[in-house]
Amino acid sequence: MTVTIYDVAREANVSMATVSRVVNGNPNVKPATRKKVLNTIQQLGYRPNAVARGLASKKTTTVGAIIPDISSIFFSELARGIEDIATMYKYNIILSNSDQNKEKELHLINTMLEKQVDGIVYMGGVISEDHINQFQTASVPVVLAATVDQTETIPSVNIDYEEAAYEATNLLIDHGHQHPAFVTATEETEMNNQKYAGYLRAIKENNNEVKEERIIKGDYSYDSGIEAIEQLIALENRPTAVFVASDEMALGVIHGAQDRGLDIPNDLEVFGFDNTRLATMVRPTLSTIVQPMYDIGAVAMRLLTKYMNKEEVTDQSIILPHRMIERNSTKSE
Amino acid sequence: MTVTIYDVAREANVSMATVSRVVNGNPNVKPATRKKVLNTIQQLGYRPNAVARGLASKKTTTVGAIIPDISSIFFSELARGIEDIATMYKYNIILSNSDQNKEKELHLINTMLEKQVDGIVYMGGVISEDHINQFQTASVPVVLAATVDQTETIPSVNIDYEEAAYEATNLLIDHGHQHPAFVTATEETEMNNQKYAGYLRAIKENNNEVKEERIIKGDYSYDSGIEAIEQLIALENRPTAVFVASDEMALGVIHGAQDRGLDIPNDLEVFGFDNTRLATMVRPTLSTIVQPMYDIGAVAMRLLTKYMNKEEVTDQSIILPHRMIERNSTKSE
DNA sequence: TTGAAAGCGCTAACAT
DNA sequence: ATGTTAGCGCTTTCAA
Repeated sequence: MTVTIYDVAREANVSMATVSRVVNGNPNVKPATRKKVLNTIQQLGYRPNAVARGLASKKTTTVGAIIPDISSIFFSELARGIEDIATMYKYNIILSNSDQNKEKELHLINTMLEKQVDGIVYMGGVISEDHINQFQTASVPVVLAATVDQTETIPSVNIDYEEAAYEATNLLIDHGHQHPAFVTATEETEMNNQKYAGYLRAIKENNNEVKEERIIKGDYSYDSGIEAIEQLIALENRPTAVFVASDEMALGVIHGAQDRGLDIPNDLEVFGFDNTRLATMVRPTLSTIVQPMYDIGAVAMRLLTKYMNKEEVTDQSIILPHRMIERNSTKSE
Repeated sequence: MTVTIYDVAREANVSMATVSRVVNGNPNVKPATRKKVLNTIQQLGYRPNAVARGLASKKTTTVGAIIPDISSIFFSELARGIEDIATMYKYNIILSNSDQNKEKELHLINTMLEKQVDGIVYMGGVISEDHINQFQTASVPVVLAATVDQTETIPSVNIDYEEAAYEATNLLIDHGHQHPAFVTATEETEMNNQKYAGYLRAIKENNNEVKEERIIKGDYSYDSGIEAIEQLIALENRPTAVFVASDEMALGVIHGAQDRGLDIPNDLEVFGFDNTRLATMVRPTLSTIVQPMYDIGAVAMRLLTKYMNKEEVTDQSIILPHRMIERNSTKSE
């Protein structure tokens, strides 16, 4: 039924080894025989079986990617970066959603190891001891993308979230807002902690006592941005600037404020985080922190290839540069 | 180094066959031995090798998903539907981006077949003869998702794009606009053709001569929406309503119009297509055609499982229902 | 209920 | 430059 390397060998009057050599581009084949083999491969419509190859060679040229939610505009951009570099290095991606659910995450890691992936790019929230243990049992390299592991055990690619949040908050303070509000998320990930820490640092450096009521926790969704700004507006002393931990929530904040009759940025300045495509798809356009999602994915995958090839790696915790981009949701000087 | 089924068998004093049976949940194992085996699996930290299993059983429990661009808000939603159902049926997904590039598409199909996927969910634009041939050489089932094959050779899941476009155009006509404009895309996919046909049908039924200058072709991007509306506004006789073939372009149209001082919907009514999350993330919120992306992905994957299990399939071309949702970018009665 | 053994299709020494 | 052969780790008859 299906054509195997054996069939090709027989038809071409060579050994399996020779066929294998031409299929794998091994130079130790006489051009004439190579041609002959190539021909009969063509004729028989032979298609190498990657599973058999994987078993024999102990390499599958596929890597696992565990992602919270591929339908998120943030993660899908990351995934694209991963995939492009994977393709460049001839790897395929097994992609699975974890919904940041610990059980699922652990289970997925296991499944991917069963499938003998050559490496894993992991995106998630909390990196627990269990995760690290699971990673250790893997005989393959793992790289975290946009995911911070406070123990620094696992190689990772991130930006400096603390510093970025600090800068954004400071910009708002510089615009004359004594104590900008902060809309963040409930999940206690290290990334969120860092953003929070950066915000706090800026507030405190400004000699402010931290007003807890100006810190609202959402869930990174647009709707939770709307809810957050409504709570903020309801405050006795409503803030005149908000730093929001994601662009999607920031759009919610902007629209929620506009729906209540506020003018952005005159009544309320809004600063986002991520610079997803959403940031320019809103009026006024959103000032935000540029987090290079695509690059994080790409660099993470590139790093993984180095580990998979057992290349020397100088820096296992890569921090990519971020920057602020001021658009129209904040005032210009 | 790595623990194999053989090691487990030896330690547990049973045969490999028995270990295989308990791993695969075969009931023909005495509870006592099952327990014994399970214990030593635990002890040794045995992890079944899915590649070996795949070679022996000729099933990999992984399916291929070929997608134009995972970072698109439209396709990533589809992908999530596919993945969720795949997980439900214990399949993993190999996900690859094609960028609608024919070479890449054909190459990806081949790669996935080499990897011995049990089936393929395909999303793309033009389904050429080459595609169909390629699919035929596959010994595994293929299902198209949000992708129409005019020859109806390959099973598929879609909505009725022609009818949907017709309805949307008609709504605009009913609102008193003699000849709404149409912003579509240049690529000549069957899906686009259907949308175009629906638009034309509505225009013609309204006894209009088709004004070509009111049909603008973009590339489904936000920016091309902006460009499109600028062209339309520049027209001598500018249209007062636009039907746009995707939500993302529709946002561009809305913002482009607003930037030119037009009021939506009073000066210009805008109707979108897809009902991506973007539709509610804009002011005014976007009236649009509800295309159930997630469901299309989910149903496509479900259909694929039926083929993979060799179940009876009654309907190989599934048309899911669509509907219109009127929000604030069009006038209410 | 359990075991023995023959593959699955390929790679990778090793030999020639 | 080419061939031989022993696995890779598992499933699956077939026997017992």
